[in-house]
Amino acid sequence: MQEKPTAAELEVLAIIWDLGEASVRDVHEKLALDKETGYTTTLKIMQNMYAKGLLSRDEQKKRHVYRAEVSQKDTQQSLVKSFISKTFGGSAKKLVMQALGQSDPSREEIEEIRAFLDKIENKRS
Amino acid sequence: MQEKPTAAELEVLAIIWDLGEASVRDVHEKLALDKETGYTTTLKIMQNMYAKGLLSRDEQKKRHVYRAEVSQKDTQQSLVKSFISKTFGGSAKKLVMQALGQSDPSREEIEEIRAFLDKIENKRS
DNA sequence: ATTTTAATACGATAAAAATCGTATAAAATT
DNA sequence: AATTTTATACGATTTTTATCGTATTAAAAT
Repeated sequence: MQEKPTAAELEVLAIIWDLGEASVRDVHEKLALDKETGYTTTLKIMQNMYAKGLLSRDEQKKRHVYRAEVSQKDTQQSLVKSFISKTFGGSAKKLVMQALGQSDPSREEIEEIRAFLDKIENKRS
Repeated sequence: MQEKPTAAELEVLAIIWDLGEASVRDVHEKLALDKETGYTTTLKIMQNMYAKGLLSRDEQKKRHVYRAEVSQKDTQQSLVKSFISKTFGGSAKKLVMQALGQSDPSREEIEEIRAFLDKIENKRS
């Protein structure tokens, strides 16, 4: 099974999922918008991720190009699962209600969620 | 603002929220049901939590009695907020749908969530 | 009173995660 | 061709978190 990304690794993944592929420089520039951090720190994190198999890379050029080896969907799924278990004693419903209660969703979003609930319910019967 | 609990600290909090108050021994025995760990490790974690203000304690007796200084609600709220931001780019809706999609909620749970959505929507108008 | 048991205190160590300095190499510029 | 710029490699260090051994102290049992 795939290694669980750390917080710093998840930031990198988010950027690469967005860009599709990226050099260390690309990722570092995005990161640096949000926080003070050194280039070699980003490099090291991405090298670690490569070693773990979270990223692959093309070494043809000097400037290596990285891609995600784990999908956003799968990663979110595994993170949500562990989060529900650690923070809500395993109850997805509690997480959902807490998230809805604190996030002030728009009418449109509420509609989408209702539709999604319908879909789940129908799929079962 | 309150310090964010680590993973190990959250396990301790979960037990204390459940029991209301607890000695190190109490907590350790519960923890030991789930994993191999030494008593002094649990002790140290709880001492750290006391130092951080996550727990208070009554030192009257030799066996100190600890209580949570942070509520489950507030803690969950802050953890959910940061989780949404780190894992779902800030979209609560995405988290909610991912959680619902992967957790196979019962008909009753779906009903509860629908009711909750109604409540949110009405409160606004 | 003495011994045994059950606590906490303290501090060292280990493990995991994050940061970054320096060396080196390739590529681009002059 | 020499210089400057832009990369990665490597390894050291720092920081955070987790683990636990030993000393000490208080309470309970004998």
